[in-house]
Amino acid sequence: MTSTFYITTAIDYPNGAPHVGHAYEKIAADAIARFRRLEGDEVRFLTGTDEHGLKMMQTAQKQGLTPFDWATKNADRFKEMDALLGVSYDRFIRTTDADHIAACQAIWRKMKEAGDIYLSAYSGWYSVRDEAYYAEDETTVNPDGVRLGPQGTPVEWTEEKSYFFRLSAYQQELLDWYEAHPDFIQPESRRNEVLSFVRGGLQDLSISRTTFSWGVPVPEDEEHVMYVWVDALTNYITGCGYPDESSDSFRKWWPAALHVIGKDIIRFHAVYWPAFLLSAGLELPHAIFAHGFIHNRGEKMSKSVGNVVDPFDLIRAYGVDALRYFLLREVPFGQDGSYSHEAIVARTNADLANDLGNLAQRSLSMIAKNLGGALPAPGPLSEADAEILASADAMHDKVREAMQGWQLHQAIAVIWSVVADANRYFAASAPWELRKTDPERFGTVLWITAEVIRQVGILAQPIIPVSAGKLLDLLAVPADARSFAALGGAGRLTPGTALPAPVGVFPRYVEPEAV
RNA sequence: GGCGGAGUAGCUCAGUUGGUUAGAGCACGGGAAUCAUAAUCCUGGGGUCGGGGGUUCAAGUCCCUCCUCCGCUACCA
Repeated sequence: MTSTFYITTAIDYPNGAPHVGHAYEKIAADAIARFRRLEGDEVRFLTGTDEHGLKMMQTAQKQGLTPFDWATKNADRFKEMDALLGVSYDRFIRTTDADHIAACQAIWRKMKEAGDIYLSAYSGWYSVRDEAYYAEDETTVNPDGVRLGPQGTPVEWTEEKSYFFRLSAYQQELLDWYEAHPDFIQPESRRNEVLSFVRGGLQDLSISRTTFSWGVPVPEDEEHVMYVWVDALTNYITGCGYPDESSDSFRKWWPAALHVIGKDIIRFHAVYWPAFLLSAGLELPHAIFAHGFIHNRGEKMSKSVGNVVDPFDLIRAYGVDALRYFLLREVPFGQDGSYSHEAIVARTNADLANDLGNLAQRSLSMIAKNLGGALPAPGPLSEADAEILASADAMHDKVREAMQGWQLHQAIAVIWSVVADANRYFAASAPWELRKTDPERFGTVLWITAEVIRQVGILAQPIIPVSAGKLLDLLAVPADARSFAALGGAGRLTPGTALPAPVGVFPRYVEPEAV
């Protein structure tokens, strides 16, 4: 029985080139998507860009481009990054897509029909840079007489008509929902934050603007465009067929299984979005997971500090899989993590090149050199053989358990602890001596080792898809025997199978010659 | 100010409902091996578990208090 699994990333604001934070979120979501596919689920994976708003318009102007052309230019960069990272999305949605415009207007109408949208006026100190209003006492006047917002950006007094969403009406309903669905917001610490925020009372939300036109027109009132919330969040349902709620696609995929987002936008996803959906009479997603940020040597990355890391550079320097492995293994999913050159080199050399890569190389080259490249047949299993095989067979359940709570780093730790066991097993078995003294034991140890590597390779596919694939190639595992269904006893390596000549799959990172 | 989280080996962290000499990985020292991507294996050193007080036969694990850091949130004279 297969089930469906609809996963989304946040959509990125393409007002510039992607940075490593964007890459991190895609990699994590991709690993989860791949994991579920290999588990046998039918998966839909959505990512994309959020292209409207004043800032896009202004930057485009400076570039002498239309907002759409500017957005396209950057969206292409994001797609390029996704391609290099191996992000296996099913659709790259852009909020300028025609079906998305229609979806936004449809959900708007639903919320309006529900009596949750009303016209009022908004006034206050507005910061163009922050795209936010501030209360007077949040602002300060600097020595030059310029009034600044709390972020230090200039603000100006602005009054505009705005449509409001009756968020205040949903406080209790949301609290009830959180209560009934303890896993709705994760990790736990974010859930607590959201709970305390909602308990503190909700104010109605301004959801339209008249000060700029680069956005989705409000139905029946084209003076307004929708403000970011309705526009951006709605992408998750556009991406599976909304507004046609009776379509096969929508019925199949909605509600989403998981929204993967950054911790900075938890409120929009855990408060506003469910309220919109309740208002529109739609089901709520099953879970929202807020990941942390990647810091540069412990320092927050920011343009002004100039320590923003370019994902394209990282891919060039270390390779996609090393980058993916490092971020997913080293950063506990849900917490902030730190990136540094030393850390990625140390981690990937130790785990990938030394532990797994070298194990594969030493065992497979023994098969190549001594057994003519044909997989040996195992004889009677010793206690040590049975033990390491049992550890390998037990990985799937443990990995699945870790993934239940989206604990990617734990899942990886499970796999690599078996790799460490396999190295101990291999050294203790000393096949380089058995070769001369006991050919049957020699073959058994090599078969066992190869079988462990097979299962490691299969389970590592979501994390390091390219190199895990190469590893399985070296074991001549056919394409249709690489899903998790082939783990354990179901897919044992067949003795006698001819293996290709072994090649290194995980190169060590060696520092370029210092000049 | 309120709420929440964190402070354990040089670094990153695990430590179940309190119970034998506090663990792992990486790093470092010593040894073994030489099949392998100078990779692997064994072994050692190293921690007053943020400070102080308390409960208990027994506390990293519970209570109080203080210090530091982080997140969310609210703001006064």
